[in-house]
Amino acid sequence: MTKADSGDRERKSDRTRRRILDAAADLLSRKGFDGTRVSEIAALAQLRVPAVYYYFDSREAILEEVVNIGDRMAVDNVRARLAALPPEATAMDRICAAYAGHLEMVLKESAYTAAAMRTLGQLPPDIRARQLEHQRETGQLWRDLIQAGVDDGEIDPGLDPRAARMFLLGAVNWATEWWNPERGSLDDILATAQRLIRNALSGPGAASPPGTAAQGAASPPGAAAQGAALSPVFSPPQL
Amino acid sequence: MTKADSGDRERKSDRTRRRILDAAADLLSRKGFDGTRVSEIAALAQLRVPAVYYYFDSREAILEEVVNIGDRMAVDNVRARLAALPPEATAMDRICAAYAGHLEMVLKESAYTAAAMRTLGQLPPDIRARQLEHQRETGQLWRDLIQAGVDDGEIDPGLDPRAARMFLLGAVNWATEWWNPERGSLDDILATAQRLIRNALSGPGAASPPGTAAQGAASPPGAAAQGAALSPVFSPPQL
DNA sequence: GTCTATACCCGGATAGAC
DNA sequence: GTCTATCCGGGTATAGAC
Repeated sequence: MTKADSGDRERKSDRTRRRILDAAADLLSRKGFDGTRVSEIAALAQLRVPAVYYYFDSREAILEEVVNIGDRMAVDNVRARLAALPPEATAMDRICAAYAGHLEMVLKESAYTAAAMRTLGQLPPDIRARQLEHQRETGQLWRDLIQAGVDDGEIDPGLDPRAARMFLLGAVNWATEWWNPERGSLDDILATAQRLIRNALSGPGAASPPGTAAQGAASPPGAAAQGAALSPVFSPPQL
Repeated sequence: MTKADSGDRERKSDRTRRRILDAAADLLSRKGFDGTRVSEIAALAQLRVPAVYYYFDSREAILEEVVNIGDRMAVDNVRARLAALPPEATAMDRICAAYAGHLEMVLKESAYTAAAMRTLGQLPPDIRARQLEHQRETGQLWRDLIQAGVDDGEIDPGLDPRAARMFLLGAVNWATEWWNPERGSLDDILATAQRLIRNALSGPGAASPPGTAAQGAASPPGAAAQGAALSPVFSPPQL
């Protein structure tokens, strides 16, 4: 009961810690790094401030853990969507699935990834440096995905691959600023994003390739197209 | 000499005021709304804090004026680029020129527009409300541009126009996070952005339409394509 | 583990001399 | 117009009881 149940159910202490992180993620995604107050985190987590300091050494420690979890959730969901693709998926199919997986986590109710993406440029140098360290692998994943599309001739050769990759990442990361679940379902916006991304990278003169049945049809809003209807798959943040 | 030279050269007082705004824009674009300190603004403007309060009523008043100027510079440059197009420009040409004009201001050394775009979600409710009021006209401009493309059949009917518009706006607004002038010229990145945007909106099965000579050629990095080489045109912020 | 009370510092803003 | 000096509120963090 003391050590045997480590994999069992979260102990109360862990649940409290998680409540603090959830509250911090929510605030961080809405107010930014400097705008997030420990007192607000505590209030949202139904605690007094000193209780928060029982679990974390400092305000920055809380926020750093939030962004780390947010980054991790994003890349885990990207990998899960890639793994769910059939073997005959093209390089372009994989790129679209990856962006959709990322966007899904940015827009989820769980605000960890939104918080991580929104505070990129506001992090203190030391936190930012450690984050970049962790993201090396993720950066390589994205570069490889795009490069595969280039190698297979599926990507407009007139595009600079790095710039295109970053522009599209910005497009999905910025979606928190304007997307509202009341104006359309998550699946709809994922479908639109994928169509836009496929168009953007394919370039002119690229007719619908095999494995892209949904491309030609002008699916009306309300009907989620293609791979966007995949059930959300992601790993919960590890505490 | 007291009133006759109003249009002449800025008086010293105006120049000092401008130095404060320039400093605030720079800091705001890098540190965000809550991270920008009056003491830092003062230091960057070569002043002590009380001198800053001689020109502005409050910290928020400074920052609000910065974002207003930033928004204004962006839309002014968009309009200037649209006005510079030849009469035979298509709806898609106009859309690309508009995004290029916006992106140009986001990436300019002058940090006003970058500051405005980066702090959208961090503004206090009252400032945000006034900003939205000012932006009504701008929003309509963008909607009209896209709608013209839809009406002319130049835009992929499978795309939701609003979502597409916002995704692409996000792509350009987020460019501050990753673009570095040392890795490529401004004209290059504007050219890449325009190509990506044209691809994204045109959709599959859209061969290069007339008036889009540069589309088919895979211009190597270093050679700015098409309209991107337009000399930067924008109105200076009115003080 | 969680609280009340408090030390401490920092940032916004003002008073008043020059 | 710009300064030195200072006030004040609020935010981080800790001490110590329960």
